[in-house]
Amino acid sequence: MADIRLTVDGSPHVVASATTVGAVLHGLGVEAVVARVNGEALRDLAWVPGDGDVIESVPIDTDEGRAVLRHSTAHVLAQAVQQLYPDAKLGIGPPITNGFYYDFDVERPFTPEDLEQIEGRMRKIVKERQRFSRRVVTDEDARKELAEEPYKLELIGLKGGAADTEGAEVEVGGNELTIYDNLRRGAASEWELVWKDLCRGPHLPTTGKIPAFKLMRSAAAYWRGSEKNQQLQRIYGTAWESEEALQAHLDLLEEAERRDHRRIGADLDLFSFPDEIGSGLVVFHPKGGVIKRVMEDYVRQRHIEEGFDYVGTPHISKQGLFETSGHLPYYADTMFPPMEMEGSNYYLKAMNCPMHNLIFRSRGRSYRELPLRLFEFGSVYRFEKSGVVHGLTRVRGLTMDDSHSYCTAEQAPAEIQHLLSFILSLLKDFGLDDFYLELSTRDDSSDKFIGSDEDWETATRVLEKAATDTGLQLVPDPGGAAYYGPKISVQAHDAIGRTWQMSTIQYDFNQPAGFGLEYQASDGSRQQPVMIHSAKFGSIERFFGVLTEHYAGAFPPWLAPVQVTCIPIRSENVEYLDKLAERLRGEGIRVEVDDSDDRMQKKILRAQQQKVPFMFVAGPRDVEAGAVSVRYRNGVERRGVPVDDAILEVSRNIAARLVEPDALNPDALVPPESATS
RNA sequence: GCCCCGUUAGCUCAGUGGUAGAGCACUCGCCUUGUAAGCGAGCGGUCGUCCGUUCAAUCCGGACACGGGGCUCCA
Repeated sequence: MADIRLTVDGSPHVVASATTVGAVLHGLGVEAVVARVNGEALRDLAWVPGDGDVIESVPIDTDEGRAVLRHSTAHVLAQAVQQLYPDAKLGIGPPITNGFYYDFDVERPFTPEDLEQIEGRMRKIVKERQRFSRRVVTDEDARKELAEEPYKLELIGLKGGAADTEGAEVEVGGNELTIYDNLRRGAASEWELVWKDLCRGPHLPTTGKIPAFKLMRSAAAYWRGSEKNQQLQRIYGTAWESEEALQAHLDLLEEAERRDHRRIGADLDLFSFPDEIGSGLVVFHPKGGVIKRVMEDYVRQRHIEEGFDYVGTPHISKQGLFETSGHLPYYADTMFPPMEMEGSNYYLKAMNCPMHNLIFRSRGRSYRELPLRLFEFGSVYRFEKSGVVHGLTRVRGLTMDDSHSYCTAEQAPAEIQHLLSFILSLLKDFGLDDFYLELSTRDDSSDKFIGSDEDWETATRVLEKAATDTGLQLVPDPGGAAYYGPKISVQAHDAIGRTWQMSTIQYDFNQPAGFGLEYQASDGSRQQPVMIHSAKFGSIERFFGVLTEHYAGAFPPWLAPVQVTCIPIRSENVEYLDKLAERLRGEGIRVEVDDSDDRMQKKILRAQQQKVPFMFVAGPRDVEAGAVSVRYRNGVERRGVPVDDAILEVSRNIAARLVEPDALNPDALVPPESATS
């Protein structure tokens, strides 16, 4: 048998022809689940390379390796479901971030008990070490073999044109149609066919190569992602390269749950959603109110420093305004229905820009005023569908830190750069420093977008350039633009790696035209400005929720509702702490004295649970010495700290906007102006 | 909007076709405490709302409200 030459992970090798890539890698002691061939498609290990092929091993603990593992596990899931529910029809079963799913058309939804049973059956299939065996079929044969699978038949018809269906490419995405057979070693040691699925592959060599998996939940999902289609029952699962990796993932989910802003909001008495008010409508309690006010005060201050004028507008408006702005035809469905009053229809506003446009238009404008920057906390109301409302991150009443910059087209690039760097510095001040940008553009095939191609092109280029200049990662988001123009959004990673859309910058040439906005140029002519929408937090509510989860409720001292809790050891020490608290208040520090009858240990517990950054504990010895014992919420404590030093330390922490109270290096802190004496 | 699940004291949750319980919180009393829960007593619920079935409904059925997990959507 002739030999062939291969390049394996960068090194040349000679092997016998007809050797599988799995055998080649095994011979070299390389662990892999699939192989990339000639820099292109991933292949099963059973694939046989030809002379001159370049092979890269794909280990299981890589993104691609896990995707193969998860897709293979999805097949095991589907086989288990069809064994237990022979009438179940198959939808699709792709890998997703951190896991996989498979959709089924079944008589009744799966219960948690069903999932346990299915998972048990899956473990049996894994134990059987079934082979995944690839087989190329013609369309005609595939139709014959899958005659009982209506959804698969539909996919065969879509082959090549299924790109619009997320997940479907793993079934029929290749150039040729393939079926993967699951083969089990029978009693007489021969391989017998136990299950098969239309699939592009690749797969693990056998089900026995699945190290760790777990079914997570079931839910309904529309076939091919359209709410016009039938709903299928989807089972979500996750699979990992080891039990340890699976456990780490489950731990992360538990941590996310522990950080859930809805739970923390209740535990720390920050906000609630009273049924009596309605779904998606938040009330902030006093402690949440402190955080919200500090956030707003800071952002307002920064806007003023950056040249914005603070304005105010009402919550409702006559219908005509939203016709002029162009919003109504597109977004009537997501606005609260109109109120009829004295012959006019009034709408709760769902956006602030039309009102700012009226401020711009309220008198003649000169080019000398541009860029004219208007800013406010504008409360808007959006009738989000009942199923999408979620805590603070998706609400029906929200307040945007909304700004609009009116400028000449020539000024726009500089203005956008200015806004972008402003946004990034602001986010960093709030402790978010891990983000990337997204550029949302128009979808040419949709009629949702208005304006000329040239204007869109210009606007998109300007945004793209500003985004690229930051050096941050830029991810395209085709079709995600607003109807009036493209946008950049800032996606921030929180403390456990989830991403959230926060700030946005949108370039708008349509509304200035709709409102007939104009300014007088230096040559005396009337010109139309462009407007740039931007929101730094996005919405105060969502930003509040994200911050809460980012810090798991342990807000930095400058944001913490209570910055210092004073804890007396004996009741006669209360007076001493009351006086100390007065001094702290005089320094603008938010302080409470816990004068309840509880033991001091219990008071410490309570302050810890409330994530208060500083505790000042004082007993007879401290009173004697004019000192306190300073305890930080990380458990570190220093005893016998002179009162003046303790106060100074707290005010320095606040002024420096430190994330965690820094006990040990107070000298390293930037002293605030008030503390220089 | 669609599918599934849930709703019992302020919170977390038991429980039953014959109108209910625990822990924490809260109130009061005792204790005077040195770095993550001292002891005791008490208060507190038309069992989400409405309509049905039943001699009798917190429990069974339906509708609605609110919440949760997804889908779809997100100016």
